[in-house]
Parts: sequence; structure tokens; C-alpha cells
Amino acid sequence: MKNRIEEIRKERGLRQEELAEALEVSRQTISSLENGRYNPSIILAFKVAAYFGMQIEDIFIYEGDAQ
Amino acid sequence: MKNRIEEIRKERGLRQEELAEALEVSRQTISSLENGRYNPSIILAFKVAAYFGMQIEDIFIYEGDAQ
DNA sequence: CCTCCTTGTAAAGCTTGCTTTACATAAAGA
DNA sequence: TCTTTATGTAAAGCAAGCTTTACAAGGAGG
Repeated sequence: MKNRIEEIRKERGLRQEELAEALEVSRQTISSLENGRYNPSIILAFKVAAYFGMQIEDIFIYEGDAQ
Repeated sequence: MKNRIEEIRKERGLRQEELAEALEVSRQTISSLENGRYNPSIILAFKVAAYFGMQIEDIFIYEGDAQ
């Protein structure tokens, strides 16, 4: 799974901490997602998509079985 | 999170076990998802959507913060 | 140089997603 | 009645997502 969180966050001029607060997660969670340390839960993916006003599929890119 | 897995599975004439096999998870996982015992990982949500040829948002319904 | 701001990352711990094994039950058919 | 098929669910255990605390490092500005 790749994701475009960092890209979209920066487009909107947000800091990791601001995004974290808006999504009700820790800053480390945002950092970890942006750097691919783990995948979000589906709940968090929905929150991200809702906050950005986008579809999950436009933010998170599933690349087959591996990862 | 609600989901339409059971509904779509039945539309397509599949047993839980067949769907489980196709998605490479256990039958209990399908049963648990259909009965709302827990939410899927985002990877599994992507697999379900890909298998059904639908968008995640059309199968899984996020209902705000609770659940 | 010093300080602040932003980000990266690690460790420990809790919670949740998923597995295997196992048993129960209802429906359908011989 | 007996058996088979499909489904529900529980328990134990491992893996992954997320938290808090903590520290490191680069860039910008005084």
C-alpha cells in the first residue's frame, strides 16, 4: 500500500500535527503512514478520505498481495 | 462500519467458504465481517472491493466516529 | 551560535484483526 | 431418522495498528 497523504497534506499547507488533530490520532501515526511503516485501519482510511474530501482509492493505492 | 458483503455475496451465489478462499482469508473472517464482529483491515477491504469489482465506499459504509 | 519548529523514529504497552481448532444448530434430502 | 451442507460463534494465540514518552536532527531566524 502506497498513499498520497504527505503530498495532499502539503498541498493544503498542513503540518503533521494539525492533520493528526483533525483525524484524532497521534502525530506519530501520521508520520508512520506517510513513511509507510504500517497501513491505516479502514476506519482511519475513511477519516483521512472524509477529511480530504476524496475517495479512499484516490489516496491509498493498493498494489496487489505483497505489502 | 456497516458492510454489504453478505448481500453482494448472495447476489453472486457464493458460499462464505468460496469467498474466503478467493480472498485468502478464513471462513470465520468472512462470517465475522458479515456479522459485524470487527472491521476488515484496509488490505482486506481492498481485496473485497477488487474481487467484487466495486469501490470500497460502495461496500463498506462508514458511519462517523462510533464503531 | 542559540532557539524554535517540524519531522523522524524507537520502545513498551494496549487493542484489534485474523488464524486454527472446535463445537453447535438449522435446513434439506435420502 | 441419519447425514450432509452452510453458517454462527468461542477460545487461544500471533500479528498489526495505534498510543505515550522520549530523544535526535535539519532548517529558519534572531
